[in-house]
Amino acid sequence: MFSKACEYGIKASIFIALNSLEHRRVGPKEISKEINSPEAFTAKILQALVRNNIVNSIKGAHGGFEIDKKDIKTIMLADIVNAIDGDNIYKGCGLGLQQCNADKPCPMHEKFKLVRAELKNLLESTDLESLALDIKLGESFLKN
Amino acid sequence: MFSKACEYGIKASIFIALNSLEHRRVGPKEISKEINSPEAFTAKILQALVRNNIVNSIKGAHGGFEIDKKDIKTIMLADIVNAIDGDNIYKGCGLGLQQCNADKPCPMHEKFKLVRAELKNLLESTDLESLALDIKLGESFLKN
DNA sequence: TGTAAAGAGGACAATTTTGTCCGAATTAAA
DNA sequence: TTTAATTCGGACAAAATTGTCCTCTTTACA
Repeated sequence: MFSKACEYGIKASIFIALNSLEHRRVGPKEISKEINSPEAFTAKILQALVRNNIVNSIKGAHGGFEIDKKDIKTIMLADIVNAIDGDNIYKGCGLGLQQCNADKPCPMHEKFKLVRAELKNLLESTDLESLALDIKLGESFLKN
Repeated sequence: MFSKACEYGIKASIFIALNSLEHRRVGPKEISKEINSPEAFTAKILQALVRNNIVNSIKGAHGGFEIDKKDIKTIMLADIVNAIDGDNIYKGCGLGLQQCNADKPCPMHEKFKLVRAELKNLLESTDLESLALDIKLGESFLKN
Protein backbone atom coordinates (compact mmCIF):
# COMPACT_ATOMS: atom_id res chain seq x y z
CA MET A 1 0.00 0.00 0.00
CA PHE A 2 2.38 2.70 1.20
CA SER A 3 6.14 2.56 0.62
CA LYS A 4 8.41 1.86 3.59
CA ALA A 5 9.59 5.46 3.36
CA CYS A 6 5.99 6.63 3.68
CA GLU A 7 5.21 4.32 6.59
CA TYR A 8 8.26 5.63 8.43
CA GLY A 9 7.35 9.20 7.48
CA ILE A 10 3.86 8.88 8.91
CA LYS A 11 5.05 7.27 12.14
CA ALA A 12 7.86 9.80 12.52
CA SER A 13 5.46 12.70 12.02
CA ILE A 14 3.14 11.33 14.67
CA PHE A 15 6.01 10.86 17.11
CA ILE A 16 7.33 14.36 16.49
CA ALA A 17 3.82 15.80 16.92
CA LEU A 18 3.39 13.90 20.15
CA ASN A 19 6.59 15.44 21.51
CA SER A 20 5.95 18.89 20.10
CA LEU A 21 2.70 18.97 22.07
CA GLU A 22 4.96 18.91 25.10
CA HIS A 23 7.57 21.26 23.67
CA ARG A 24 10.19 18.57 23.24
CA ARG A 25 12.45 18.35 20.23
CA VAL A 26 13.50 14.91 19.03
CA GLY A 27 16.28 13.62 16.76
CA PRO A 28 16.59 10.72 14.31
CA LYS A 29 18.08 8.44 16.94
CA GLU A 30 15.15 8.68 19.32
CA ILE A 31 12.60 8.72 16.51
CA SER A 32 13.92 5.59 14.81
CA LYS A 33 14.05 3.81 18.14
CA GLU A 34 10.44 4.68 18.96
CA ILE A 35 9.01 3.84 15.56
CA ASN A 36 11.32 0.86 14.95
CA SER A 37 12.97 2.04 11.72
CA PRO A 38 16.55 2.25 10.42
CA GLU A 39 18.10 5.44 11.72
CA ALA A 40 20.00 6.75 8.67
CA PHE A 41 17.10 6.02 6.35
CA THR A 42 14.72 7.73 8.73
CA ALA A 43 17.00 10.79 8.76
CA LYS A 44 16.65 10.98 4.97
CA ILE A 45 12.89 10.84 5.22
CA LEU A 46 12.92 13.59 7.84
CA GLN A 47 14.82 15.77 5.36
CA ALA A 48 12.01 15.23 2.85
CA LEU A 49 9.41 16.12 5.46
CA VAL A 50 11.35 19.32 6.21
CA ARG A 51 11.56 20.24 2.51
CA ASN A 52 7.81 19.75 2.28
CA ASN A 53 7.16 22.00 5.27
CA ILE A 54 5.62 19.27 7.34
CA VAL A 55 8.20 19.35 10.11
CA ASN A 56 10.69 22.04 11.16
CA SER A 57 14.31 21.29 11.81
CA ILE A 58 16.58 23.17 14.18
CA LYS A 59 20.24 22.73 13.35
CA GLY A 60 23.21 22.68 15.68
CA ALA A 61 23.58 21.70 19.31
CA HIS A 62 20.23 21.22 21.06
CA GLY A 63 18.67 20.98 17.63
CA GLY A 64 16.17 18.43 16.41
CA PHE A 65 12.77 18.15 14.77
CA GLU A 66 9.49 19.69 15.83
CA ILE A 67 6.12 20.73 14.44
CA ASP A 68 4.56 24.09 15.22
CA LYS A 69 1.86 23.46 17.77
CA LYS A 70 -0.72 25.35 15.74
CA ASP A 71 0.02 23.17 12.69
CA ILE A 72 -0.43 19.83 14.41
CA LYS A 73 -4.19 19.86 14.00
CA THR A 74 -4.10 21.04 10.38
CA ILE A 75 -1.52 18.61 9.00
CA MET A 76 -3.38 15.70 7.47
CA LEU A 77 -2.15 12.21 6.65
CA ALA A 78 -2.73 13.13 3.01
CA ASP A 79 -0.08 15.86 3.29
CA ILE A 80 2.52 13.35 4.46
CA VAL A 81 1.61 10.67 1.93
CA ASN A 82 1.63 13.26 -0.83
CA ALA A 83 5.08 14.48 0.17
CA ILE A 84 6.61 11.01 0.05
CA ASP A 85 4.58 8.72 -2.23
CA GLY A 86 2.55 11.24 -4.20
CA ASP A 87 -1.20 11.02 -4.70
CA ASN A 88 -1.37 8.09 -7.11
CA ILE A 89 -2.32 5.70 -4.34
CA TYR A 90 -5.62 7.46 -3.66
CA LYS A 91 -6.22 9.10 -7.01
CA GLY A 92 -4.79 6.71 -9.62
CA CYS A 93 -6.21 3.69 -11.43
CA GLY A 94 -6.05 0.37 -9.60
CA LEU A 95 -4.63 -1.33 -12.69
CA GLY A 96 -2.19 1.45 -13.54
CA LEU A 97 -3.95 2.86 -16.61
CA GLN A 98 -2.92 6.43 -17.29
CA GLN A 99 -6.42 7.32 -18.40
CA CYS A 100 -9.13 5.59 -16.40
CA ASN A 101 -12.50 7.22 -15.95
CA ALA A 102 -16.19 6.63 -16.53
CA ASP A 103 -15.71 7.17 -20.26
CA LYS A 104 -12.86 4.69 -20.63
CA PRO A 105 -12.72 2.62 -17.45
CA CYS A 106 -10.42 -0.25 -16.55
CA PRO A 107 -12.23 -3.47 -15.61
CA MET A 108 -12.04 -2.73 -11.87
CA HIS A 109 -12.96 0.94 -12.18
CA GLU A 110 -16.44 0.95 -10.67
CA LYS A 111 -15.66 -1.17 -7.64
CA PHE A 112 -12.20 0.31 -7.13
CA LYS A 113 -13.70 3.79 -6.89
CA LEU A 114 -15.13 2.81 -3.53
CA VAL A 115 -11.74 1.66 -2.21
CA ARG A 116 -10.09 4.84 -3.39
CA ALA A 117 -12.83 6.99 -1.87
CA GLU A 118 -12.50 5.25 1.47
CA LEU A 119 -8.72 5.71 1.40
CA LYS A 120 -9.02 9.32 0.33
CA ASN A 121 -11.42 9.96 3.16
CA LEU A 122 -9.07 8.35 5.66
CA LEU A 123 -6.09 10.39 4.50
CA GLU A 124 -7.84 13.71 4.10
CA SER A 125 -9.86 13.61 7.31
CA THR A 126 -7.19 12.43 9.73
CA ASP A 127 -4.96 15.04 11.34
CA LEU A 128 -1.76 14.58 13.30
CA GLU A 129 -3.28 15.83 16.53
CA SER A 130 -5.87 13.09 16.83
CA LEU A 131 -3.25 10.46 15.99
CA ALA A 132 -0.79 11.83 18.54
CA LEU A 133 -3.44 12.08 21.25
CA ASP A 134 -4.40 8.42 20.75
CA ILE A 135 -0.78 7.44 21.27
CA LYS A 136 -0.57 9.62 24.36
CA LEU A 137 -3.67 7.98 25.82
CA GLY A 138 -2.19 4.54 25.19
CA GLU A 139 -4.96 3.74 22.74
CA SER A 140 -2.66 3.11 19.80
CA PHE A 141 0.97 2.26 19.20
CA LEU A 142 3.80 3.09 16.79
CA LYS A 143 5.60 -0.24 17.07
CA ASN A 144 5.05 -3.78 18.30
CA MET B 1 -1.22 -0.53 -4.48
CA PHE B 2 -0.55 -3.64 -6.58
CA SER B 3 2.88 -4.46 -7.98
CA LYS B 4 3.42 -4.14 -11.73
CA ALA B 5 3.63 -7.92 -11.87
CA CYS B 6 0.21 -8.15 -10.24
CA GLU B 7 -1.34 -5.53 -12.52
CA TYR B 8 -0.08 -7.44 -15.56
CA GLY B 9 -1.22 -10.71 -14.03
CA ILE B 10 -4.77 -9.44 -13.52
CA LYS B 11 -5.00 -7.99 -17.01
CA ALA B 12 -3.49 -11.09 -18.59
CA SER B 13 -5.95 -13.33 -16.73
CA ILE B 14 -8.87 -11.24 -17.93
CA PHE B 15 -7.62 -11.35 -21.51
CA ILE B 16 -7.07 -15.11 -21.39
CA ALA B 17 -10.55 -15.59 -19.89
CA LEU B 18 -12.07 -13.44 -22.61
CA ASN B 19 -10.49 -15.63 -25.28
CA SER B 20 -11.15 -18.90 -23.50
CA LEU B 21 -14.85 -18.04 -23.54
CA GLU B 22 -14.51 -18.37 -27.30
CA HIS B 23 -12.20 -21.37 -27.21
CA ARG B 24 -9.16 -19.45 -28.35
CA ARG B 25 -5.71 -19.99 -26.90
CA VAL B 26 -3.41 -17.02 -26.66
CA GLY B 27 0.35 -16.58 -26.21
CA PRO B 28 2.58 -14.03 -24.46
CA LYS B 29 3.04 -12.03 -27.66
CA GLU B 30 -0.65 -11.37 -28.20
CA ILE B 31 -1.34 -10.96 -24.48
CA SER B 32 1.39 -8.38 -23.91
CA LYS B 33 0.24 -6.46 -26.96
CA GLU B 34 -3.36 -6.36 -25.79
CA ILE B 35 -2.60 -5.42 -22.20
CA ASN B 36 0.34 -3.14 -23.04
CA SER B 37 3.03 -4.92 -21.04
CA PRO B 38 6.60 -6.09 -21.70
CA GLU B 39 6.43 -9.49 -23.40
CA ALA B 40 9.20 -11.42 -21.64
CA PHE B 41 8.17 -10.15 -18.22
CA THR B 42 4.58 -11.05 -18.95
CA ALA B 43 5.70 -14.56 -19.90
CA LYS B 44 7.27 -14.92 -16.47
CA ILE B 45 4.08 -13.83 -14.77
CA LEU B 46 2.11 -16.32 -16.85
CA GLN B 47 4.38 -19.06 -15.52
CA ALA B 48 3.46 -18.03 -11.99
CA LEU B 49 -0.24 -18.07 -12.84
CA VAL B 50 0.19 -21.58 -14.24
CA ARG B 51 2.02 -22.76 -11.11
CA ASN B 52 -0.84 -21.37 -9.04
CA ASN B 53 -3.46 -23.20 -11.12
CA ILE B 54 -5.10 -20.05 -12.31
CA VAL B 55 -4.39 -20.57 -15.99
CA ASN B 56 -3.51 -23.70 -17.94
CA SER B 57 -0.66 -23.86 -20.41
CA ILE B 58 -0.45 -26.07 -23.44
CA LYS B 59 3.11 -26.64 -24.61
CA GLY B 60 4.37 -27.22 -28.11
CA ALA B 61 3.08 -26.14 -31.49
CA HIS B 62 -0.44 -24.68 -31.35
CA GLY B 63 0.04 -24.27 -27.63
CA GLY B 64 -0.78 -21.25 -25.52
CA PHE B 65 -2.65 -20.25 -22.40
CA GLU B 66 -6.28 -20.84 -21.54
CA ILE B 67 -8.62 -21.10 -18.58
CA ASP B 68 -11.14 -23.91 -18.22
CA LYS B 69 -14.52 -22.47 -19.07
CA LYS B 70 -16.09 -23.79 -15.89
CA ASP B 71 -13.38 -22.06 -13.81
CA ILE B 72 -13.81 -18.61 -15.30
CA LYS B 73 -16.72 -17.73 -13.03
CA THR B 74 -15.12 -19.12 -9.89
CA ILE B 75 -11.67 -17.52 -10.18
CA MET B 76 -11.71 -14.33 -8.14
CA LEU B 77 -9.41 -11.32 -8.30
CA ALA B 78 -8.30 -12.31 -4.81
CA ASP B 79 -6.92 -15.59 -6.19
CA ILE B 80 -4.74 -13.73 -8.69
CA VAL B 81 -3.56 -11.08 -6.24
CA ASN B 82 -2.78 -13.79 -3.72
CA ALA B 83 -0.74 -15.75 -6.21
CA ILE B 84 1.45 -12.78 -7.12
CA ASP B 85 1.48 -10.22 -4.29
CA GLY B 86 0.16 -12.28 -1.39
CA ASP B 87 -2.64 -11.18 0.90
CA ASN B 88 -0.86 -8.46 2.87
CA ILE B 89 -2.44 -5.72 0.80
CA TYR B 90 -5.96 -6.58 1.98
CA LYS B 91 -5.18 -8.26 5.28
CA GLY B 92 -2.11 -6.46 6.66
CA CYS B 93 -1.65 -3.31 8.74
CA GLY B 94 -1.60 -0.02 6.84
CA LEU B 95 1.54 1.07 8.68
CA GLY B 96 3.29 -2.27 8.38
CA LEU B 97 3.03 -3.42 12.00
CA GLN B 98 3.34 -7.19 12.30
CA GLN B 99 0.78 -7.24 15.07
CA CYS B 100 -2.04 -4.76 14.61
CA ASN B 101 -5.47 -5.47 16.01
CA ALA B 102 -8.09 -4.03 18.34
CA ASP B 103 -5.94 -4.95 21.35
CA LYS B 104 -2.78 -3.28 20.05
CA PRO B 105 -3.76 -1.09 17.13
CA CYS B 106 -1.60 1.18 15.00
CA PRO B 107 -2.76 4.81 14.88
CA MET B 108 -4.66 4.31 11.63
CA HIS B 109 -6.18 0.97 12.58
CA GLU B 110 -9.83 1.93 13.03
CA LYS B 111 -10.17 3.98 9.89
CA PHE B 112 -7.93 1.74 7.82
CA LYS B 113 -10.16 -1.24 8.60
CA LEU B 114 -12.77 0.30 6.34
CA VAL B 115 -10.34 0.66 3.43
CA ARG B 116 -9.16 -2.90 3.82
CA ALA B 117 -12.73 -4.20 4.04
CA GLU B 118 -13.68 -2.37 0.86
CA LEU B 119 -10.63 -3.76 -0.93
CA LYS B 120 -11.22 -7.25 0.40
CA ASN B 121 -14.79 -7.09 -0.81
CA LEU B 122 -13.70 -5.95 -4.26
CA LEU B 123 -11.14 -8.72 -4.59
CA GLU B 124 -13.21 -11.54 -3.14
CA SER B 125 -16.47 -10.73 -4.89
CA THR B 126 -15.20 -10.08 -8.41
CA ASP B 127 -14.80 -13.05 -10.72
CA LEU B 128 -13.02 -13.28 -14.06
CA GLU B 129 -16.23 -13.89 -15.97
CA SER B 130 -17.84 -10.58 -15.14
CA LEU B 131 -14.61 -8.73 -15.91
CA ALA B 132 -14.20 -10.51 -19.25
CA LEU B 133 -17.81 -9.90 -20.23
CA ASP B 134 -17.44 -6.17 -19.58
CA ILE B 135 -14.47 -6.08 -21.91
CA LYS B 136 -16.41 -8.04 -24.52
CA LEU B 137 -19.30 -5.59 -24.34
CA GLY B 138 -16.89 -2.68 -24.78
CA GLU B 139 -17.76 -1.38 -21.33
CA SER B 140 -14.22 -1.52 -20.00
CA PHE B 141 -10.69 -1.65 -21.37
CA LEU B 142 -7.35 -3.30 -20.67
CA LYS B 143 -5.17 -0.52 -22.06
CA ASN B 144 -5.38 3.11 -23.08
C1' DT C 1 10.88 -38.63 -38.56
C1' DG C 2 12.12 -34.01 -39.15
C1' DT C 3 10.86 -29.37 -38.30
C1' DA C 4 8.77 -25.38 -36.64
C1' DA C 5 6.03 -23.42 -32.94
C1' DA C 6 5.34 -23.00 -28.52
C1' DG C 7 5.94 -22.87 -23.01
C1' DA C 8 9.57 -23.60 -19.00
C1' DG C 9 13.24 -22.05 -16.63
C1' DG C 10 17.73 -20.21 -15.63
C1' DA C 11 21.00 -16.52 -16.03
C1' DC C 12 21.56 -11.99 -16.50
C1' DA C 13 20.72 -6.70 -16.67
C1' DA C 14 18.43 -2.32 -15.48
C1' DT C 15 15.89 0.32 -12.42
C1' DT C 16 13.85 1.54 -8.13
C1' DT C 17 13.63 1.24 -3.33
C1' DT C 18 15.75 0.74 0.88
C1' DG C 19 19.50 1.55 3.63
C1' DT C 20 24.51 3.35 5.15
C1' DC C 21 28.34 6.44 5.76
C1' DC C 22 30.83 10.51 5.99
C1' DG C 23 32.25 15.29 5.52
C1' DA C 24 30.46 20.03 5.69
C1' DA C 25 27.72 23.53 7.75
C1' DT C 26 25.28 25.28 11.80
C1' DT C 27 24.53 26.39 16.52
C1' DA C 28 24.51 26.45 21.79
C1' DA C 29 27.25 26.57 25.51
C1' DA C 30 31.54 26.15 28.16
C1' DT D 1 36.72 30.98 20.53
C1' DT D 2 36.80 26.29 20.90
C1' DT D 3 34.11 22.22 21.29
C1' DA D 4 30.44 19.15 21.00
C1' DA D 5 25.94 18.23 19.28
C1' DT D 6 23.29 18.64 15.67
C1' DT D 7 21.00 18.68 10.64
C1' DC D 8 22.11 18.56 5.52
C1' DG D 9 23.52 16.59 1.41
C1' DG D 10 26.13 13.72 -1.53
C1' DA D 11 28.11 9.36 -2.55
C1' DC D 12 27.78 4.81 -1.99
C1' DA D 13 25.86 -0.10 -1.12
C1' DA D 14 22.35 -3.71 -0.74
C1' DA D 15 18.11 -5.63 -1.87
C1' DA D 16 13.90 -5.95 -4.36
C1' DT D 17 11.41 -5.30 -8.47
C1' DT D 18 11.11 -5.01 -13.23
C1' DG D 19 12.63 -6.49 -17.48
C1' DT D 20 15.52 -9.33 -21.23
C1' DC D 21 17.62 -13.20 -23.45
C1' DC D 22 18.83 -17.74 -24.49
C1' DT D 23 18.59 -22.78 -24.28
C1' DC D 24 15.93 -26.81 -23.36
C1' DT D 25 11.87 -29.45 -23.76
C1' DT D 26 7.41 -30.47 -25.58
C1' DT D 27 4.18 -31.03 -29.23
C1' DA D 28 1.48 -30.81 -33.73
C1' DC D 29 1.87 -31.59 -38.21
C1' DA D 30 3.88 -32.10 -42.83
